[in-house]
Order: sequence, then structure tokens, then C-alpha cells
Amino acid sequence: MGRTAYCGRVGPERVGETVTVAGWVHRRRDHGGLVFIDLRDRTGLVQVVVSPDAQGAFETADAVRPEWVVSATGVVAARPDGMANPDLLTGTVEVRATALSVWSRSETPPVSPADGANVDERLRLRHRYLDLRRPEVLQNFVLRDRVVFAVRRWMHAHEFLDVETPTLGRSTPEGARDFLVPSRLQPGHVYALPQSPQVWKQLLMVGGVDRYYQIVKVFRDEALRADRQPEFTQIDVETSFLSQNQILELMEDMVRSVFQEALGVQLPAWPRLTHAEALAQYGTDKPDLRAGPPLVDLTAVGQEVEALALPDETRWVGIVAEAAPFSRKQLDTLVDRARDLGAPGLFWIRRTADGVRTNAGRAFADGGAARLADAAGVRPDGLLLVMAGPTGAVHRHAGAMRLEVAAQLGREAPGFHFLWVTDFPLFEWSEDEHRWTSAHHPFTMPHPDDRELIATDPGRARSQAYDVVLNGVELASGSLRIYDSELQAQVFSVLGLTPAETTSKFGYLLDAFRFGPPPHGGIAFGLDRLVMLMAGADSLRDVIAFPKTHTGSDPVMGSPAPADPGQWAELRLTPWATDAPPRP
RNA sequence: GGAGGCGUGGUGUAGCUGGCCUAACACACAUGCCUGUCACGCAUGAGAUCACGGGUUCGAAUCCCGUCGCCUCCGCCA
Repeated sequence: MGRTAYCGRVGPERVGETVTVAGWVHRRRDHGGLVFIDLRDRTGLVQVVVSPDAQGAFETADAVRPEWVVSATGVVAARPDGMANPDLLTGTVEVRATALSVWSRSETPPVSPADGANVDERLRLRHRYLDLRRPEVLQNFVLRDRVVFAVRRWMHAHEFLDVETPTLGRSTPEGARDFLVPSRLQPGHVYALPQSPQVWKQLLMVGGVDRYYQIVKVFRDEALRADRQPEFTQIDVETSFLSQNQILELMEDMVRSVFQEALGVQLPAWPRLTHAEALAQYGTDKPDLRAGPPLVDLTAVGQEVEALALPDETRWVGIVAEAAPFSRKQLDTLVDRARDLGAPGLFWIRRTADGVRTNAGRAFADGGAARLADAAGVRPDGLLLVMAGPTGAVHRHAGAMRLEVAAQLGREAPGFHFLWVTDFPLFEWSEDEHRWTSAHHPFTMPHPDDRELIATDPGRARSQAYDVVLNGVELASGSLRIYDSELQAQVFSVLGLTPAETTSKFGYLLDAFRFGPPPHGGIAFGLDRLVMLMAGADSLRDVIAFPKTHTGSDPVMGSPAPADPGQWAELRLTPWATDAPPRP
């Protein structure tokens, strides 16, 4: 064996040297009397030339096939005049082989590393080892490594301790569905895989760790999406004795330094919006700042000019865009799309040389459409989309339409647009369960100004919780935590947890809080999402080496798989027949 | 839990308003020829129970029903 050079790094500076390169046969071009082999490894391609003078090697070159593993020894030579390949990093040189060894053979691969990505993704995932041989696939993992390394370097420099927490834990109420692991030693009892190391890291703060981080797998048994996997990796962080503002600044600095180090990108300071501002301006708690200007509040004018006899509290919201790219038909499509979202309707107002055009008909009193366009600052050849409805719903719909418009324009600004969203509500009303639930999690510190509201008007109480949003994707979520047992008990009671339940479910945390818990707070970043966005990928699957499919199965090993009867017996469990009726 | 899309040699697709399909094309593969190619070229050849099950029909890749798998979205995801 004895490789002395990576294929992709055999450059003109090595001309004259004898090297041994090793890797996979990418392509073979056999000219009868002369054989060219493109040899590929992690770093790229280099052309190996085998001529009939090289006895032994020539016969071998005749036999090799794509994806065989070979090594070639030879002199690095400049290519003859006019024979350079500008598409190849190593295109000005070639390795003139004197020896060629076959280390292993390959059957014809089901997905060809040489033939690009245009293959069914499931097949690529099933044979991920073949997919990974493609440099553009591996590249994402090179980036991921750089990101992780940059995070660790920053953390270490800022005195954060990497402390591991258990993977086998306890199921907790609230939040996502847990993955459960049955205990053999204690039949009938289960562990839960962590949805986050939340409670552990709070206990570490009580333990005086002061600054903790961990790059750690977490698990949530919920429906999957392009940006959601059942197991994923968090950059989990917790600190003591810092204000919310200090935490935000620290974390922003961390991400900035990671972008600088891993991508060479200098990020500007991140804007901050409160949750209420985000909803009002973008109709979502994860605004995509690339998708055009914010929503415009047109309530004052809208209420004045509307001729529909809408309720007094109706809010009016506008989206401003260029008109030119939208045909009449596309505008109709937008109206349909708004209905699909559940919005009552969508008016478009188009400003032309000779006034305005609109689909609003008699919805507005005379000149109403023009007045709305004025109020929204629509320029000539501009377009205004107007929606009306109750606060909240109309913003949500308009926010979705804003993204729809941006998608149709196809002009999302490039780059990384971060922001902080702060002051999330403490509670959300669950229609399903008919009770208050935590907007973030049950340990979230209420906003200091809203303590009274917890008892009197929980829905209006804000929390000291914050999110990092990047290009419309929720990238991180965190909060200051409650460290006072009484306050914690009050929050539990709003959530409808009885003292007996809290003792049984969270007693260990409440116990710890009896022994001097420091003020603390933290955050968790979705590492996979971060890398996905940095890589410009569309799916988490592109940045996870062996991802699960949409239905949670692993195409490589074929998990989940039935357990055999002996395993069930050991656990004292009996699986329900899959065709059995749902449990009562 | 719901909506939509897709499933045809190893791969990507065409065919899918039923018979002309004994399923076409490209790539890959095999054999042979070729000393400057780089998606090499040329010639010849092999390779598919059209995802699975059922139905309609004289006749189904094509129409209908169901199942499975994959993808996207809504619900869900503290």
C-alpha cells in the first residue's frame, strides 16, 4: 500500500516526484494502447496514465472497473501541451503509472458516485457509503466537522465545560412524545430518551458548573419533516449568574465566531424583535428577513374605507411587492392560496400609470383602494396585497402570504439573516387538552414585569425566553430558568399539575432547588439545522450521515425492526398485534 | 390524524385518452476494436413477471379499489 499523496492534492508543484496515490476508480478511458484512469479519493480526482511500457500495470489497467479500489505509483508529470483539463483541480498534471495494484473489486454500483445526484434519494440513503464517495456529498460533512470544531474551540476559550448527561432518563410530562426504552432489570418500567438534557443541565448549575455545554443527540417521537429528524444533535448550553442580555451577546458571539472560522463569513450584529413585534411585522415567530419588507399595518385606513360591514376590531394588514412579475392569473393563484391557508380572502391592488387596479370591486368605498396604496407607500408599478381579519389570524395568514410572494418572486436575498426573537409568551392555551401549556418549557422564567399576570391572566404573561432565527428557520431556543421553588410551584399549578404530580415527576429538581440554586439560563441550538443552512442544503438528511426517512425508518440497517420473542420475554412485554384495535 | 405527488431493466425517464408494447430511449453493464482521452469514440450484445394484491375487460404498464414504500405540506414538534 503506502500512499504518499491525496489524489486531489497532486499539483504542478509535485512534477518530477514519484508518488503513490490510492482510491476508487472514478472513470476509465481505454484507448487500446493507452489507458486513462481517473482516480478518486476524499480530496478529488487525479488522472493516472498507464501505457503499454509499464508491464504488469497495463494488464491491470485493462481489467479494472469503476469503483474498484486501486493504488498507483508513478511520476507526476505535466500534461502535454493542450491536454490540460481546466475543470479538474489537478488538470495540468497526471501520474504516469509504473505500478498499479488492485486492493478490492466492486460490483456495478446501484448508485454511481461518478454520475451525480440525480438518483432516487432512498436508494442513495440505502447505499450511503456510495453516496458519500461523491465529493459534493462529503463536503457537507467536512463543513459539519469544521463547525463542531469551531464551537468546541470557542466554548473552551470561554470556560464552558463539556459535561455529558445520561441518555437513559425519565419521561417527563409536557413537550414532545418520548422514545421509551423498556428496562429488563425492572420489568414494566421504562427509560425515556432525552428530548433535551434540560433538567440535567439545570442540576449542573446547582452543582456549580457555572458554564456548561454539550454537543449531544436528543430524541423526539413526532412527525418528521425536511427539517426534522427523530434523533438530532443540539449544541446545548447553560450558564449561571448571567442576565438574559449577557447570554444573548455571548451566544451571538459564539455563532459569529463559528461562521468566521468555518465559512470565513463575517456576520453583522443580529437585530432583535420581541415576539409581539415579530407577529405584528412578519406574522410569525420565525421571520425570514430575506423575504421582502415587513407587513404594513393598514388598520386605520382599512376601517375607514371598507364597505363590507366587518366587525370593529378587524385588523388590516398589507404586503408590498413589485407588480410586474405577477400576471392576472398568478394574482388569482395567490388569492386561492390565501383561501387554502384559511384566510377569508385577499385583495390585490396594483398601481399603474393611470391609477389603480384591484380585485376588490365594491369592497372599498370610492378611492379606497388608492388610499390603501398610499398608506402602504406603494410606488408606481407596485403591488399591494391586503388581508383583513381578527388580530393574530390575519397576521399569521399575511405572514404566510409574504413568504408565498417571496417564493414566487424567487428573489430571496442571499446570505445569512439572523435575528433574536425575545419575550415569548409564558403559556399557550391548548384547545385539545383544554388547559394552559408551557410555550417553551415548564422551567421558563416569567418576565419580571408580568409576575402578577401568571395568576390573573396567564395568556398575557410574557417569559424570559428567546429564539435565534436564521432565514426563517428556528435555529435555537432558550430561556432564563426559574430557580425559586415557590414560583415554580405557581407555574406548575397554572399548567394543571398537582403538587403530588410535580413531586413525582420533578421532585428531584425541586429538591435540588432547596439547596442554593444559582440564577441560571441557557439555550440549545439545532446543530443539524445550522449546518444545513450553512451548507445551503434543503434537507437535514443532507447533513446527517445516516438519516432516517420520513416515516422514521433507517434505510441502511432497516430499523426499526421486530424484536424476537426472546427479547420480548426478557423484558416481560408482549407486543400488540399490529392489526389489533387501538387501545381503549 | 389529514392533503397532495411519485413508484416502468442496475440508474434516469418515455409510454399511462386500454389493443400498434413481443415495453422505447439515454446512461450504466458485457465482449471486441482503438496511443492523448477526460461524460473518450465505434461496433455488437445481455438485461424488466411495468411496487404489491384484488377488480373491470375478449384484452391492463395504461382504468378502478386496497396495501406498501418514498417525498412535500397541514396538524403535531415544551
